[in-house]
Amino acid sequence: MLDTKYNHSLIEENKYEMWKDNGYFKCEEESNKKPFCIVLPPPNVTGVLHLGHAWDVTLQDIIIRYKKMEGYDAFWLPGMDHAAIATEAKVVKRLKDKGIDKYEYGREKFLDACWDWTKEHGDIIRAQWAKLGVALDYSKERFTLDEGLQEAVKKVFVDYYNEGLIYRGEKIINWDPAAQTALSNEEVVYSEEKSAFYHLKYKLENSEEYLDVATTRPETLFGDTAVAVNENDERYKNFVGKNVILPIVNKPIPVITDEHADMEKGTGCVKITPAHDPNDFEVGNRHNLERIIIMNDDATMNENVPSKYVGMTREECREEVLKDLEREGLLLEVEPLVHEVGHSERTGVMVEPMVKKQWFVKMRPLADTVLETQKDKNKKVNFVPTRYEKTMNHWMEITYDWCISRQLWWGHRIPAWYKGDEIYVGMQAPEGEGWEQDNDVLDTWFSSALWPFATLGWPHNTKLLEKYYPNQCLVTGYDIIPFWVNRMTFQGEKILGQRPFEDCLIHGLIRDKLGRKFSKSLGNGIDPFDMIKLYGADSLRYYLATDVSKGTDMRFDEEKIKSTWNYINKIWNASRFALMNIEGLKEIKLENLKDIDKWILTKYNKVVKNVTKHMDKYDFNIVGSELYSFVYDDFCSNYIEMAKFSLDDETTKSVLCYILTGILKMLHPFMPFVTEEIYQMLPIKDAESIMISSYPTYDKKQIFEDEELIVDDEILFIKNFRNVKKENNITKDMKIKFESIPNELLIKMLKLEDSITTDELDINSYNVLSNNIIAVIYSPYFLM
RNA sequence: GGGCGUUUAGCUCAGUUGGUUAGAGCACUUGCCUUACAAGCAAGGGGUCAUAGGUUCGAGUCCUAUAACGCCCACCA
Repeated sequence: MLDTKYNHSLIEENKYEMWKDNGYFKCEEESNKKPFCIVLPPPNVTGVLHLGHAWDVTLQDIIIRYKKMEGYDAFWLPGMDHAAIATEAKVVKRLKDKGIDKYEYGREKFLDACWDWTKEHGDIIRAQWAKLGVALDYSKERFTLDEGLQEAVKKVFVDYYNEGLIYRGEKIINWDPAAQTALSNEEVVYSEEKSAFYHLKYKLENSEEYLDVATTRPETLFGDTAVAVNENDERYKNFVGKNVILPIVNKPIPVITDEHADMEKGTGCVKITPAHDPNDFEVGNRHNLERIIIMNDDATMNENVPSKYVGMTREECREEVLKDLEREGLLLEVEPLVHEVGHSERTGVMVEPMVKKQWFVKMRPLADTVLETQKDKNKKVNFVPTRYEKTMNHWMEITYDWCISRQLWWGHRIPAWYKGDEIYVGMQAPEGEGWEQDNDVLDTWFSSALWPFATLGWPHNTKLLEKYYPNQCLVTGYDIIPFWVNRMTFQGEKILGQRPFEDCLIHGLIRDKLGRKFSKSLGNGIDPFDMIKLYGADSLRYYLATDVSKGTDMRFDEEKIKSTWNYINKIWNASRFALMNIEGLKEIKLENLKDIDKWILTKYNKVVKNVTKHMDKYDFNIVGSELYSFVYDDFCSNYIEMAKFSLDDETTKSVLCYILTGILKMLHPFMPFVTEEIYQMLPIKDAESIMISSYPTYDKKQIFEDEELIVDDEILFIKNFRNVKKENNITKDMKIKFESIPNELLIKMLKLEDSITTDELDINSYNVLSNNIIAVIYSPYFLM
């Protein structure tokens, strides 16, 4: 006999190991079943899983379990990401806490420390996946820095280099002065900062005339090599071609005309600092201007500035420069301004645009292929919801060359060797003496961009690759589209000539109850595993999967997990009731069906049809509410209540067992543990585990429209009768006269046996009821 | 500056191709320990669907503006 209370901790013990040990998580590469492959977005080995991960993997697990029950060769490939910059930062800090400096420690030992870190966190993450119950095929687990990925990365690098799609160049890049590495544009986040527009006086050489040059970064004036105005700007016509005197350093620099100078903006004069501003860099290229780098890698001022400023930070230097300008009467005006300033996504410090020699991927041809492919509905990546397609397309339109080199140690080392001016790029080190390998590693996203196929064995022509590429689906948050989805798409289409995945299911972000992002500084974090302890993984999963419609953000609400627990407790008890009454049932015989049997079978089949339709569209919240009302209203409140009067009937038992089995199966992808527990107790089952049982199918022969209407009407009558009874304070001992006698089932349901009468009653003694009932309740049982 | 999203009950959210009386959970009111479940059951109250126009026999749903909030993108000196 089942306990009257659902005990999630007990139920969720040991099942995961059982599924895993029985091989249910494994793909069936040798079978003829249609493949359904998802590669897991590899979590960073930097830390542990949070609620966002729990949401992400729950959605995928639902799809995988559903597809498996539907008869597909469902394959979910797990793995983790080495997360170059993020992990390196963690390991540097860990060593620092032990008093060890990264550079003194040396590259080799540092990498060992990174591998130790990876192993530790990998184990934690795997244990967390198990708690969540996700059906990952561990026999195919990969790591973005394992040998196979290293080979794939090198191959792409070498091939692209030979094709001219990867090049090394001196360009302006986003420099993170804290991590001391280059960043891609995607790794720069902009935030508003209070600053000012400083108007500086650039005097014309040998003249009292001057240009009013407005800038937000006066400290970079040491790097100025020109001042630009628009060629159509009448105001400055006679300045063009002459020199102005750079303040403080008193050096003459030319006044040039360039399209970049906008007559409408500011004063129309722009100082040009080619080494420290992306626009100015372009202007400098057009006019062959000198690039003067004025900062060290940690963003302190270098020896290219007057000695009094050398060694100052950018901020200190700005203050000093402003003081000095003011003293010399060269500061014309300070206009307060709020503007967007770029910061490093990882370290949070202000990004410094700097000219550096870095490696780049030439994006235009790759992006154009994607834009072209997206026009063909049989070849495109189908975003779900479709609006996210725009996010990718827009990025493909505006993207520019991807800076892929990082001045870090943890990552894929760039397969380029140098000897003097010679460069060698290849899979292995070149023959001969004196070659030195590039010290840098690649952006972590360079390897994760190869995830959908490198994990399947590419560059080798493996059976896995053949069968599971393109993947059928990818699931991730919309915040990852620029970093990852886009790059997987252009890499997949370039390297394998096909989209990496057919569908791309996008979910939102999870926020706290007040709609704020979860963050350490706010202290509003929720550990999903605390929730699992309190309510079980099944409750958490169901909540995450069904709370909001696809593609939208979610506000975390523990109350909802609690009410999901109540729902599962309801399912538990309904099952308990059914199991008590179907004990020893040998065979499901759907014969001699009564009206209520036909009614529940009809409702059930309609639900199966709808649920399947919405599962296929990833509309899990709709599936959730379909099943919820079927379980609560149709099955528990109505069928079970009515079935209580015919429990010795073999048909009732069969129907109970049949419907319960179907409910468990449809709920299984959402709440795998409890459904498995109950499934194992069924007297009749079609598989050794619900996980490998077959999904319910719609059966037209079980649709009985007439009986459905009859019972619907009876249910409406019951509800209305109870309502009237309550509103009029009708008590048990009062007699009720009906125009016609309700059927036996209704008499039992409403406990009317003792109160019903057909005798002639004095109309005054029951006027409250009879008129009301007839007036209020519309039902054939009274009107006939 | 460009784009996207959201706005529905006290709160958090559903609402599929336009179609009877707009739904759920939580909260609230009332009555019940009815042997599956009191973490439950039964019944109930509560919404001019952000605003203003429009299309339509019919609009929460489609169109056009407006507002508030949020997000993404963009080289703005």
